[in-house]
Amino acid sequence: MANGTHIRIKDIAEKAGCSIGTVDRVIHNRGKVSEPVRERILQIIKELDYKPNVNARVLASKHTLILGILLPSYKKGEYWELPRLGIDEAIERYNEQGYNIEARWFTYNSAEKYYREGMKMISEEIDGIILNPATYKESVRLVRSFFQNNKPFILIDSDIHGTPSLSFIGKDPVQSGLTVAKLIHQMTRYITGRKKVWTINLASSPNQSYALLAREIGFMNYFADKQLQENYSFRTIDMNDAGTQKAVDEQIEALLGKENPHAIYVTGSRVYKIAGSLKKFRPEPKPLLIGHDLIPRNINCVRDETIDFLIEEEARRQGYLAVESMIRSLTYKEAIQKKQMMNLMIYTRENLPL
Amino acid sequence: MANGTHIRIKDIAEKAGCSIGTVDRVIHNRGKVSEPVRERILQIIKELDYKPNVNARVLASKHTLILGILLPSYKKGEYWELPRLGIDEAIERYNEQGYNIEARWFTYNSAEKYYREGMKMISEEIDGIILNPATYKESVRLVRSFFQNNKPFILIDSDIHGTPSLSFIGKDPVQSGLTVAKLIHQMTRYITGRKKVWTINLASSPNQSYALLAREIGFMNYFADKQLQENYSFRTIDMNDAGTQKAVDEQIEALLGKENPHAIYVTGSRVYKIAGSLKKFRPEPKPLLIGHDLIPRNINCVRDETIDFLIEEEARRQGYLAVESMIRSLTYKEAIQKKQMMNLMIYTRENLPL
DNA sequence: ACAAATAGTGTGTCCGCACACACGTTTCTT
DNA sequence: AAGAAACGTGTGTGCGGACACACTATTTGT
Repeated sequence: MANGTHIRIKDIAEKAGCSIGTVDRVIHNRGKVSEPVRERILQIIKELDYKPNVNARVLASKHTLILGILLPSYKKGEYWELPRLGIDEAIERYNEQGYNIEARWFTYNSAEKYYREGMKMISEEIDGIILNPATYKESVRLVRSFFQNNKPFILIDSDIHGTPSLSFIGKDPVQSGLTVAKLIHQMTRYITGRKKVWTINLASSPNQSYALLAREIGFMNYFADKQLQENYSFRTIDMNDAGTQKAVDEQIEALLGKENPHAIYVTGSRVYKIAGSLKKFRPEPKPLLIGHDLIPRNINCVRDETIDFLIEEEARRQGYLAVESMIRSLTYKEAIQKKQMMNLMIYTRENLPL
Repeated sequence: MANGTHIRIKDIAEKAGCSIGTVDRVIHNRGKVSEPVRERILQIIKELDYKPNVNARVLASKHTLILGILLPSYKKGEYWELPRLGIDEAIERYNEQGYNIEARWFTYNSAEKYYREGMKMISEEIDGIILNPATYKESVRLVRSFFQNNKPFILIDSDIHGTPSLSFIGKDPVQSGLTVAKLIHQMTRYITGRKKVWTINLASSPNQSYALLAREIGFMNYFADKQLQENYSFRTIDMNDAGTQKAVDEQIEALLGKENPHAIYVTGSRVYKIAGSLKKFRPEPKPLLIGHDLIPRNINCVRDETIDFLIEEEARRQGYLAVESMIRSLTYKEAIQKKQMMNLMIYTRENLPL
């Protein structure tokens, strides 16, 4: 299509008065091009808004892209399975189309392992890294190493502000909290007298705590902004290490002895445990129960209406987009949006997917 | 990758003891192949599960895919702009990647024009059709013609059940109604006495009426299912032809004279008009206002909280997926999912995108 | 019976790009 | 000063498939 809309390497070469080989070298940073020529070619590329033909590129290249993925370990049905599904889907789809993508997985369940596994990736021949930044201190050290070793990386789910990543893909947790607050506010609007609201923090993986806190902040912030504190009585419950259902039950039972809340907000994905307790003790009237993430156990509770609303941040899509962005960046040298914010979805029984 | 996993035309030719030209003819049904050879090649293709390399195929083919798009006409900021944006985005993105996709637009504002424009598409050299089925009768006649003239088509936004389309992309309107009902139910839960709820039908394009009705049915169905009718007093208001804001204002004012509702559900995308009236008359307490679709004027009303919730059915994504599905079907002969149901999104001020 | 049409098959070029390699020119070495 | 290395540039091949064309063997028409 020399006459058409598409510009080819050949067109650039002609315009620059050099051969396609030289243009190729510039595009791939293979060096061995004199500075003035290089500049001119880059200029022309920009001017003509050259976009390489992906099909030709993939067809000609026999290189296998290796992605390093650093995420928390998980059991089936837990939150981190969702991003993983998205990642797998993206890789499969691109490979189907003739690409050669390969994933190397690194998982952790502690801050130390997080750092250790992260450092491993540097020595391996990995083209790009997708990670969830667990703890702040370790993340800073890791990111520094990635940067110095010229490994591009993408953060998903939580951000580390100001980091030299290709992109951050996720959502502002404060906004999540605000949204939940709005729902609770609206639904308790016609209650006369003081409305009793519980906030329960039920942490699971080591890095969640930050997100949970940020959500709580957003949640509080809503009521503060609207000067509604007087109409509400808030109680925050930290159950960070209450692993078993029984332990949760006991705490909930004790609390229900004191008061029956109108609404309960669980800041993490383990709402189903609270739902389990409520099913046992059946307080009347049933408190409104809101939590996060579309994991199977939560979905079941939404189905039977023990959980009223779930907020979700497109966890699966986060994984998909991370892979896609990395591929586009690596093979296309395309600039990636620095922040890709997910939609905040509100789910209830009537609009569950499937 | 003769030794790799991927099978090429060449591999098939070798196994069949013929040339790649012959294999090519079989694959493309270009004829001029003896029956026994043809059979053998088909057999081998199946046996080896041959999947053409998409990149090579797109690269070599200079064919331009022409898509016919049949949608209601619209003004800027109206609902149908959203699917259009998705369609444009998909085409642009695929063209960027080396495809040659071209869209031919056909629009209508009446049932007659809908049919007329639809029939036009048959005589033009269009490879595939994307349409929103406006009215039932005309749709049936159109679909019949598409079928007989071997034009594949995809339905978006509303379905015509049992139609021989490649795919339907959209959402069940009944479910939308259910979801709205759930929201209203929850938010009026603590009101003592009978809760007054209005349902307003404000139709815009000729074909919307079906969807609006289905939403209303879903809405009613929720309350019927839960046997809540006694707690509510419902009022349905049809404003199908009230075009101007002033006409709407007058009707709303008259109604507000009779009663102040607790909640108002507008079944279409023109909630902003009702919001406009409410802003003028400021009934106290402010009724809960819920409607559909993330169009700019509605978004503004959500921002200033005159609209409390918007339900949206990923209108933009519908357009995107329609194009993508059509391309995949036409160029890869890939089977497309018969029904692609969108997520039902609930938006409120705190979780608006952007 | 012989030219013309046709069915059946193989070959070659091109799509846009990646990458190995060849080649000519400087600039270092020692 | 002559060879080696480094630099800068151009050429050629191949990725897998689409499609035009060439060619042969057979059938058809008159």
